[in-house]
This record gives sequence, structure tokens and C-alpha cells, in this order.
Amino acid sequence: MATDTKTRLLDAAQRLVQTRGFEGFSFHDLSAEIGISTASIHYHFPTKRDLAVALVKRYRDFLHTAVEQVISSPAPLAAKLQQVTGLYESTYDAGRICVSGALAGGVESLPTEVKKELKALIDDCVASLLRLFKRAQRAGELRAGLDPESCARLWYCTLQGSLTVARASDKKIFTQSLRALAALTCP
Amino acid sequence: MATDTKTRLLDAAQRLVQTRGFEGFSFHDLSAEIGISTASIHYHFPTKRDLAVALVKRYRDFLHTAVEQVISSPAPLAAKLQQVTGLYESTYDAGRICVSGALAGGVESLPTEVKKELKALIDDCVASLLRLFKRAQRAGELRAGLDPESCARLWYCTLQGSLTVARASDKKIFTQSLRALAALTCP
DNA sequence: GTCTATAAGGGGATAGAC
DNA sequence: GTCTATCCCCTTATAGAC
Repeated sequence: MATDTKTRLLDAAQRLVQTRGFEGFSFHDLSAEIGISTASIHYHFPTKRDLAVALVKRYRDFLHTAVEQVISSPAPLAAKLQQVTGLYESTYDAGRICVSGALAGGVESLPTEVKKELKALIDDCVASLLRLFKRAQRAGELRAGLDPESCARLWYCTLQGSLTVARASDKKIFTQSLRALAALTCP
Repeated sequence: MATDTKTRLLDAAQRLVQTRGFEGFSFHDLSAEIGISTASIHYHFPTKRDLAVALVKRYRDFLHTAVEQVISSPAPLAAKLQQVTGLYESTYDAGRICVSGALAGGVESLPTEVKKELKALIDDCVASLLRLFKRAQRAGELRAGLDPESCARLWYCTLQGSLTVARASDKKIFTQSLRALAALTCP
């Protein structure tokens, strides 16, 4: 059973956003990849803005599910952080960056609705990390003096930044940054 | 004495890159802002790629000078880190992000020469931070167990990531992340 | 749902006058 | 150095047939 056209369009658009950014891909790119005309794309997504909004919404669900699954396991904090890091590392290995990093680079040229979805994506992911660190603190797994909120934000920004920077420079910058941060986070 | 046209073009282009990204601005935008025709822009920069390369080179010099000046002061590590953070915070307050973050978001759609300059910008800045942390370690100002190289990379990625994420979400994510990282870096 | 045809505008870039 | 005029291609989007 073949995947339906709407899903294939979202898959292709997501990959293009993650490699070239919002302004960096066109309906013609999608047309070539999926094998339908650019006009047909408008049947599934009336405007490019609609496509982008749907794409970010879907990515938020994906990331939410993935992170929540890691969080809910009975593993110690260090292991969970390594799993979250692995999530981003696999994105790097696919030659991509996180959708939020790709869109945040040129936020001023995004349609308003896409900006809103982008903010929702970020805030949702930070909220998941916050729950992770709150539980860790109760279990005494957080370094003394660290508060869960700062931790969640710091981790999100560092994951985001190191993934984006690494693709433009060198994978080592990702690996080393996150190993250092993990060592600083756990007691 | 008015600034020369080439400089004004670079200033305007840099601001546009820092807000909209490389694909997010056009010669027409520059034309409107500077007050010369798009054709005249080609006199100063034959292609958009040339303009981008010049822009990133100039930004690298600017950042290099700024960071080196902070590093060479006799202040303690914590104060220096706060100064570097202030450098990025003022970029945020101008509604901009770092040129490297803006370009790295859609790296695949950049001309090869621009990619190279982008990598040079990143590597240069990380190298400056590395010198900072090496000196700090010799002076016993670095937390035990931290190595200068990891530190330089972690700091660069976090500065980059938190600035970019903050503009798409909330300034607090920048402030809080960097305060936490500073506390973890100094003993 | 998908197509062809086409609109309507924007993109970078060039030629040649001044 | 700057202009007008123009080229040619790409972009998103629509109309209407199948």
C-alpha cells in the first residue's frame, strides 16, 4: 500500500525545509520529487503557508511523542539525556536540522501563522524537557544549584544550536558540546 | 561626511540577512533602502553571492575584534563571559540574530563560497573562545573536570542557539540559558 | 485528484546611455 | 557611479478540462 499524496508532500516538504529553509524550496521542487504537477499540490494545500503550517504541526506531534517516550522510561537522567541527544544526532546524520532551527533562522520572512506554529513547537518541546528535569530533581539526579526551568531552556537551546552549527562546520562541535553539557547537568 | 555606498549596502544587506536570511531579501529590498537602482548595486557587487561573501567576511572581522577585546581584558572569567553574552544580547535587542545562525538555517541553498565563509566565521569565533578558556584554566577559573575545547564549543553553540530560539519564542529563554551556563562554567 | 495552460509578479543580471 | 530599459527564468496561484 502506497502512502497517500498528502503525506508524501509533507514528507518531502519537511526534508526540504530541514535542509534549505522555508524560502529555499519551491512547489517545483516538490513536483519533481513527488511526481505530480505544481497545480495538483494546491489541491492538497491551497497555499505554501498552509503547507508550512501543517508541516510544523505534524513535526510538533512527532517530536512531542518521541521526547515523551524517552521521559517516561525508568532510566536514570544521564541515560535519558543521551537518548534525547541521540534523537538530534540522527537528524544530523540525515543531513538535516530541526524544523524549528531551520525556520527560526529567517523568522521575519515567515507568514504569521507559521511563526505561531514555530513558537508552539519550541514551547512544547521546552515544556517536555521541563517535566524531565523536575522529576530528575525530585529523584536527586540534578546537580545541586540547578533549577529545572533553566535546565530545560539551556538544553533546548544547546541541542538546537549545536545541531545547526555542526551542519555548517563539523559534527564534533555537536558531540563535544552535548557531552560537556551532560557532564555538567548530572551530579 | 556620508558613508560610502558600498558600506551602506553591506550594512543594509547584513541587517536583512540577520532578520530574514539569505533567501529572504532581494536586490529590490536593498534598492528601496539605500535609494539606488538595483542595476547600480551590481556595480558594487557583481552577484548576490559576492555581496554575501563580503558581508560574512566583514562580520567575521567585526566579531573577531569584539571578542578578542573582551578576552584581552584583565577581568575574571565570569565577567568576560558576561561581556560576550552582552554582545549577543545587544544583537537580540536589535531584533537580529548572529549572521552565522541566520545563514546556517538553510545552508544547503547557499553558494559554495558563502558556505566556506560561514564555516570560517564559526571556526574563528570558536578559536577565540578556546583561547579564553585556556587562559582561564591556567588561572584556575574553570570548573574542575571541564576542558577548554569542549567549553569553547558548548559556549558557541549555546550563544547561537539561545539567540536564535529566543527571537522565535521569548527573550527569557536566552537570558536564563546563559545565566545557567555561566554558573556551570565557573567554579 | 490530476492535468495543461496561463496569469501576474518577482528574482538576479546585463547593455548601453549619461 | 548611476540610470532606464530589458531579458529570461522562477515563483505562487488560478481556471477549467478530464
